[in-house]
Amino acid sequence: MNGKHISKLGFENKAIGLALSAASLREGAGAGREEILNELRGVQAAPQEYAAGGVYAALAAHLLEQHAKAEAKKGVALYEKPLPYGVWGADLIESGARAQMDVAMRLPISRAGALMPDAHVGYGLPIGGVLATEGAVIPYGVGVDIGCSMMLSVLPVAPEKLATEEAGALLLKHTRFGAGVGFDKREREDHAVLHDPAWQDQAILRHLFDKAVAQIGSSGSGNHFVEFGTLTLNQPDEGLEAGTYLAILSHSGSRGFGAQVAGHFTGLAQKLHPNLDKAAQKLAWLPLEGEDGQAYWQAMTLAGQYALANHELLHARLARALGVKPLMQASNSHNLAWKQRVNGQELIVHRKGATPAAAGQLGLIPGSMAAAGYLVRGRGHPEALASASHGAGRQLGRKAAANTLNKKDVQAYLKREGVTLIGGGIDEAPQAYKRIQDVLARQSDLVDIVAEFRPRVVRMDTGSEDV
DNA sequence: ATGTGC
Repeated sequence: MNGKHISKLGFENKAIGLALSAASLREGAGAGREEILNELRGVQAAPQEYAAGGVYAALAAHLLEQHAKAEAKKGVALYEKPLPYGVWGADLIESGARAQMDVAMRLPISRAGALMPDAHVGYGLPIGGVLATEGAVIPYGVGVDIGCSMMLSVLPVAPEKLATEEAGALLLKHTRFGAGVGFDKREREDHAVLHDPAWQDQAILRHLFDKAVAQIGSSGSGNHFVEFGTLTLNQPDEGLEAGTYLAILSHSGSRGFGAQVAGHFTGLAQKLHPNLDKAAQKLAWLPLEGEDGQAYWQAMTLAGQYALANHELLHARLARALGVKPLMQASNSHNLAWKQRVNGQELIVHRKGATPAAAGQLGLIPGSMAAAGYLVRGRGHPEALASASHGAGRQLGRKAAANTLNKKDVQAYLKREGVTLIGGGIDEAPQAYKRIQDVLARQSDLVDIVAEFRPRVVRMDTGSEDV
């Protein structure tokens, strides 16, 4: 008896090994080759009858597990019609983003959803999409930049006390931008998140730890920014008197660490669902109670904390350089999944470019590099799953922006708005974004405005082409 | 979004 005889029966890989072990036991008991092959055919035809015990139990259990997996793979059909979901600012949202949300609402795991007024097309779930699922998490429902987030520090400094040149110098000295970029060894700072025991729990986390250490406190590329500006409160709130303050606003994520976590787990999810409708391929999910789902949840949570730690170190550096302590700070993640009760049921709420906006919860909604951003307070709208937009949202894709806008127009726009820009590619031009006032007007039932932030000195990554 | 794949 050898593997050839057995693979001829249609067994594969691990099943061949298990069948050979069983066969040798049967040979030892005096059974002949044909007799054993017949028995194996029997196990193959009805493994459930052999799983309880005996020489073929391990093989039968393995075959049953394989069958179950195969059934799961075959059984993934999308609902014919999307579940209904709320759309805020439908007049501002391109059809492609609606189409992506429609697909998401046809997944068998989907239970509720909403689309925010800054929505635009993304990988899988649209940016500005909120999706509640049952018992499963979608890595691309969170996005590539796990834990991408905002932070505001309000400083005990009058805005005019910081000269534009000094603000620019501080940003150049204390921030790091660009893909792959981190801090030099002697400049690195420690943070409690780097001592989380979770780093030791998974091979991928152990592997990415050094990169996380090198990049903590940094800001990345694309639409990420750090800026000094003027925060205006029209009335006292959050322990601040009405008035104007120098403030720091930043947008950053979990850098290479989070990106690699996202790539790894969406790969596992897509492998688990090879027959998923093509339109939904990038929405492949992991059962939350499975080993991979649990591992993703742990890694995602860590990446979310790591992203906030990036902001904390950055703001601490700048405040220290100015010799002040912030009067007030606020932060929020806008690419993450949360366990949340929806209509009395605990679901997994994915926000991909959407600000958590539970009643009373503070959030930060930036405009473009040259437009105001807002400190807001959530209103806990149930049909929005307690969410709001995460910014103004693009009206031009990166390529379209690069093709239709030119440097002179962008420079004139910045000058008119009194904004000094360090770095920044043409694809991040203010004209590439929707008007933040329009976006806010479409979600006045989702958030209240607490304060307005006007950017003055902005640093972004250099991008492919400087403005 | 990330230093990388079509």
